[in-house]
Parts: sequence; C-alpha cells; structure tokens
Amino acid sequence: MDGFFKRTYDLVRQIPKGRVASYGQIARMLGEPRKARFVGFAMHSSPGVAGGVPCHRVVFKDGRLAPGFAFGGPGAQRELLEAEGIGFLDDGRVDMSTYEWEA
DNA sequence: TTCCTGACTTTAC
DNA sequence: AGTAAAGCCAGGA
Repeated sequence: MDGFFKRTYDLVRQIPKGRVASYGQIARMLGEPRKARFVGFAMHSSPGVAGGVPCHRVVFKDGRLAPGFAFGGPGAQRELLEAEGIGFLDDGRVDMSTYEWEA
C-alpha cells in the first residue's frame, strides 16, 4: 500500500470520467513501464470505486476488460463504462482509439 | 525470512 | 497473424 501502490491509486484516481487507461500506460506514467503487472495487482487491492479508485476505467492495452477478475464481473465493468459514456466495440472491447486517457 | 504467485506488456518464433 | 515465453517487483503464506 506504500509507494507504488499509493502512487498507482493516485494516478488512476486522476482518470477523468468517460476515459479509460491501460495498465501499461499507467505504469509508464509512473515512470516504470515494467511494472504494468503491478498496476493491475494494485487495482486488485484497491479500495474500490468508493475509495476513489475507478478500477473499472483501467483496462487492457487492447481495450479489453479483465476476464474473470473484474471487481464485480466483466459485465458490471462494461456497464459502468457505458454509463460514463464510453463506447464499446462489437468485440466487447473499449474503443481505446477514442477513449484512451491522455495526460 | 524464503518461496510462489500475479487485473500485464513486449519481443521472438 | 497468432501463439509462446520472458521480465518486472511487491504482497501473501
């Protein structure tokens, strides 16, 4: 929960609504592109959306959601993202080309 | 304290 | 283009 985790939460917390970011991208923003795995691991231990960590806005680099490991199921995650105005492709993937977070 | 595992990504075949 | 393997580092047992 210290250092990297906290930093990861802080960054994920800065993801604007209606926007998604990939694990690797977040890791890169933190200055550690190799810790991409840990970004996801941090989400696993994240306090949740109520804690200010919108883990549902964090998806794969391909725009795909975490299969089977989502906070409340991939379906719920997709529903939340759609509720934020994020468009999904027919493949069930997020339109990263349009909603990928940049900053 | 040591060993194992893990919401990923990238490179290589 | 698709599949396979390696690498990263910190938390949990």
